[in-house]
Amino acid sequence: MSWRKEQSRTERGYHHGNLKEALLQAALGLIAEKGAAGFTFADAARMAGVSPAAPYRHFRDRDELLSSIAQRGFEQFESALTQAWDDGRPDTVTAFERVGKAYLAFARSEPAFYSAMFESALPVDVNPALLAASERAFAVIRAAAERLAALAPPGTPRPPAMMMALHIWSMSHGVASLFARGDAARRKLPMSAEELLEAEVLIYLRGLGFLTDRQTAPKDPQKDQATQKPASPPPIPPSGPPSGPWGTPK
Amino acid sequence: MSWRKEQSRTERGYHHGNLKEALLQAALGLIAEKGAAGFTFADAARMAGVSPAAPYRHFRDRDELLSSIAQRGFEQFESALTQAWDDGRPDTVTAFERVGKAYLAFARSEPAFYSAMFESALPVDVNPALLAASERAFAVIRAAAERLAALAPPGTPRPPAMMMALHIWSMSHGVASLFARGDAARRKLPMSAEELLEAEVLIYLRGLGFLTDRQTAPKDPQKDQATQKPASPPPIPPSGPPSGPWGTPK
DNA sequence: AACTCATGTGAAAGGCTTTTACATGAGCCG
DNA sequence: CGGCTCATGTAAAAGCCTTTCACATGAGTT
Repeated sequence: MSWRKEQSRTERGYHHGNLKEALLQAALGLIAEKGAAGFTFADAARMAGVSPAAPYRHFRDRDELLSSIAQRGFEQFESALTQAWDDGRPDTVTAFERVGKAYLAFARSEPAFYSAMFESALPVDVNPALLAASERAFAVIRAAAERLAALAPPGTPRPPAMMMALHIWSMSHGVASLFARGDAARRKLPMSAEELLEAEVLIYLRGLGFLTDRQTAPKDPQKDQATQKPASPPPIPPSGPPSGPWGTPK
Repeated sequence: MSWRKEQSRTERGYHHGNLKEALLQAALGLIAEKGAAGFTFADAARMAGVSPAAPYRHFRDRDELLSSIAQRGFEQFESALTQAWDDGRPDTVTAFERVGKAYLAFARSEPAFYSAMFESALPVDVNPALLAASERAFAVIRAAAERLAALAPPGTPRPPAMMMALHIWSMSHGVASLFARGDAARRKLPMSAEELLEAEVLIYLRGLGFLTDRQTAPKDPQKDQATQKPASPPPIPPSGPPSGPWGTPK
């Protein structure tokens, strides 16, 4: 795993050999521990076993290191979202919800990346590569929304995919920021952040006219786009006893 | 407005007279300028015209000052939300949406407070007063959700008010964080953050079965709870030519 | 084997935070 | 009024961080 962590100078020689990568890894660990704000350039250097000035050979300054991490984070984020979307399988709605969950999962499993990406107050516009990486990640949500929008019930005004994508993004980000991170998570909730987000997305999709009541019919055999019943039957209320997005009352 | 800003030592005497308040104001300005992370204890002292050690007579450390600001922010936030809610006038849904907008408006008009409240990574649990203040602010949303939930169409499972409140909070926070703050706002959007949030909330409410199509009938005369048509007519699609939450196509 | 240039080091300047001993003067008490 | 006392400021110092600059090393090339 850890490549040559914490070697003393003597057993390493004058040149580190892979300092840039070592610094990135060290910083990642430090950010996970103390947050993007608490992370220190000097600390990262110490952890890599080099002098405090060494990092300047690889990063213009502290912000550039942070920026690199954020960029790498967006790349992994994009990858995670792409995998979750899985090109809309087994059906568009299911896959779409999975993307929302992936957002949350990323925030939880990669707190350091998430922190660098969204909580480090990095000026987006100064780093084109960073901006591009973040846009590629968003494009995944955007593409998914596009597919979903195309399935809007006929007769309904078709919602703009961009808008849907922004909505899903904001919901996911809001839940992640408020309820799934660090001590913010200490706010006692009646439900998990995951459940909260899932319900939110389901209600939202229902508001757009998408049929989202398939929860009652688990594992439908037909794994096709056709899983979306094409059109009209009354989407809301879900009718019958409670089985809405907020689950059955216990 | 500014109480005794920037007085030199000679014209002020040895004692400042109102240093605590002066420091809070100075910090507020600095945070607005450079963000919660960039704000410096020493800077605030300088701005108030005192030595770098003086602030320690009023705040245990930098974090306590930040914490005080966050607390004060939550108080003003609560006040803003309460005012927006206006006890549900003229009707519950309208007032509810207004709360969402107030959230956004606060994020925009009080960036320093917002920053201290949500972006400063303050450990919530160590400061009971801060926690309480934030909970009082959330209680406003919660109460509004309570009233709204009570209006759920009969025959539908009534959504838990707490869940609705958390959903609205997360949407507002998500939009505010991503699109209405600092350089995050530089992402070019097809619509304003306000429009985005309004549409999001409307779609969400529709997903819960609330009738939110009164946009087409501006300024209904009856300013009563009864403004909510009580029950059944098909909530979605809005029927007729487009006038959904995403506006009429231009 | 000699050279060169990327990569590290040491030292130093300049800030910030926080602590400690000391200074000031506002308010109170007789 | 004269003194006392204590909250409120100051100065100085220690420790840490960032960033720069001149100099050292040694890996790779010729």
